[in-house]
Amino acid sequence: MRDLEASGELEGLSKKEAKKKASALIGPWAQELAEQIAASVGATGRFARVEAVNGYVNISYNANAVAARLIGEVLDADDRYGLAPADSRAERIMIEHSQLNTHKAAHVGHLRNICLGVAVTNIIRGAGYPTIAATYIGDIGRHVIMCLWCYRQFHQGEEPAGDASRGRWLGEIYAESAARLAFRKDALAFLHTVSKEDPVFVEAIDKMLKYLWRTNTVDGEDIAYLLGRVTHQQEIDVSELRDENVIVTFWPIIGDQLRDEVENAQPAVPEPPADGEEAPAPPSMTPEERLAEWERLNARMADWWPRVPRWEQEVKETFQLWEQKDPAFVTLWETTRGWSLADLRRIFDEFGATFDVWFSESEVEDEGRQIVRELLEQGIAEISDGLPVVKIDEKLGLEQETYRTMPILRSDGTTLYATKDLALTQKKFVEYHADRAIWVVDVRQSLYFDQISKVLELYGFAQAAKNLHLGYEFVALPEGAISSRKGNAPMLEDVRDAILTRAREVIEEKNPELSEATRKEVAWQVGIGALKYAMLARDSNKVIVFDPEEALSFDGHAAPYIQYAHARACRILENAGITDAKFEKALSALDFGETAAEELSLLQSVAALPEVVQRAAAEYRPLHVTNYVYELAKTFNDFYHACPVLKAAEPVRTARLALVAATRTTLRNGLALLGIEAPEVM
RNA sequence: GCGCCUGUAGCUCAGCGGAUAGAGCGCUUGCCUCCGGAGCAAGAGGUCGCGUGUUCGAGUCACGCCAGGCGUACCA
Repeated sequence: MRDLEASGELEGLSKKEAKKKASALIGPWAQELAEQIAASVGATGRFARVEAVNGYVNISYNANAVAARLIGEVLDADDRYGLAPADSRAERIMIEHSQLNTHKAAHVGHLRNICLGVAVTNIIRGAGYPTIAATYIGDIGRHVIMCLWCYRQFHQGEEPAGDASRGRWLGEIYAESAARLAFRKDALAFLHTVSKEDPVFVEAIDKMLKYLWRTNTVDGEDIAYLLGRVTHQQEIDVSELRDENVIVTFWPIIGDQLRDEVENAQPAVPEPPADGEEAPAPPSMTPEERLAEWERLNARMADWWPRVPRWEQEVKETFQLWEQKDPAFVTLWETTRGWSLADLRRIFDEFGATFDVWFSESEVEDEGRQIVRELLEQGIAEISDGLPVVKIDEKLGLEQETYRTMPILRSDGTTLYATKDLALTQKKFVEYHADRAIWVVDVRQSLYFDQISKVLELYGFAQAAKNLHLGYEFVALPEGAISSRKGNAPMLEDVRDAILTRAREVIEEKNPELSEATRKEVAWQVGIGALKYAMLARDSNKVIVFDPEEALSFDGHAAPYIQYAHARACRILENAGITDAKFEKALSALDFGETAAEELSLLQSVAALPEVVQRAAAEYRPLHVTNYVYELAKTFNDFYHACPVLKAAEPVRTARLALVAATRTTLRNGLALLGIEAPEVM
């Protein structure tokens, strides 16, 4: 580069251009040098091939010797190929994932957690670490209390008979309780949105309210307040109203106006924003959607609105029943908990999640309170604004806000998630002797887990410094984020059913001669496999946009592509009437003749699995395995099309068969790490 | 304010400091007398958000911007 500068070749060029020019000038020179090296290395005759390409020297080994050793190793290790010897590492790792709730339905978001947790556990275990797989069931907390309040108040004794459907039914009760309790908030949020986004509405409401005020049907001050809020596009605070139920009177007026807007729809012509003004955000709802949402709320308005405060009170009272361990209530909790647990066991079973330990929130409440007491006694925690907190930054002497302050118990003495997690993590260290605790939990809780770890460090657990929060981003839908308020989250069981149905259709179309039993099994393997792969083939810090359409497609970069390659390999071996044992004596004399590029690529790909497993474990990233297994399938397909196996002449035929057998094993093992099955036919 | 994450082809995403930045979907066109076409081959499609550095070499590392998302004391 300096010589070039001195030569004046680069004069008058920008730095970037100069670099480009320089590399263009250096390129041919580097290639010439590479050719000289290749010639002298090639002359030694120790390598199969030596080439100079773009200034690089590529050296190919003698394939037969390397291939025989590799294939022998794969077939010998069989389902352990790619894995390190069990427990060959010292560090004992506890992985907590699939923290599902009882009394609440699981949705696609939870699926990502299950898939990631299962895969990470397999991979870490496969890399040789002793592991403990744990789940932590949310069997108590506000959601449970809400569900049971709603059950006792509105649905006692209505539960369907039979274990299978009770858990799901309970989930629906929870959803109803959430809708009831959030009713006022939802209605007001809707009104706020409309007043923000619809100037026509604001103007019309202004007139109507003035009319209402003149007719004296409702309190004038409340009218004035509502008017002010709507016209200024501000949120309504119920506590500012003299009569809270004025909203019920007000609601039909809103509907009249929204209906009018739909019926006399004017094509909306957005005004070009004046200079210096920002263009207004497009409305979140069409007039028809607004009306539909109004009607949904209207159907409940007269009944629900006045009762919400009473319900909130009832929920608090229900919480007290739990805190006081009211015998009848505890019995109800145990019974309903059992319904949900039956569901959870089935879900775990279907998605291949097995656990060495089941933790539940209810079992660590008391220990949590104990830790809070000790933290207070030791001066690590203090009472601030009436509740125990740990001012972590202050305790660590940090100038900059980093871990902030963590509340560790509610002011009314009930436990927080943090109360329980402190106890649970201590348990992992003390009772299970974990050297490292990993949480697979969504990324929004990363500060929270840092806080838990730091508090435990302050409390005296040095291991906590090695804790790891394996965060992952959310699953969103094509139309936007999953919102529990909107209730638009596809339920786990519905997603599963949809993909199984689709898998059935595809199998019946592609391979109708399979027996009914096989079709059923393969539909399961392919459908669930596709679902899992979709959850794992994206890096954890990326939002997965779950498009049901796309998830139901089994083409391209997806599990069925890989499974198909595996089925092809199986079929070749089957047609050849070959079993692994038959290769034993052939291996020493493996002869590919003149190895094709596709054979070399495939050998190289097969050889890479052990390294991939180690890397995926070190980085806690199943993505490396998904990428690998896809590449392997692709490389195998290249080989499949370029190199006939059964029709090849000996000794090449045997050599290629051995390579196919090794590939099949490697594909199967790679998929197994992801928790995906490899069907022999599909 | 502070912190974390994201920005690569029309879309969804890969990319272990190294060669001409790769897949899938979608689009165009070929390939079943040949081990299963859930496949293969070819084509079109890129200022790797912007800038400045470090380096023989930067999509990758550092710093600074811009844009979006998330978190930030009694939710889980």
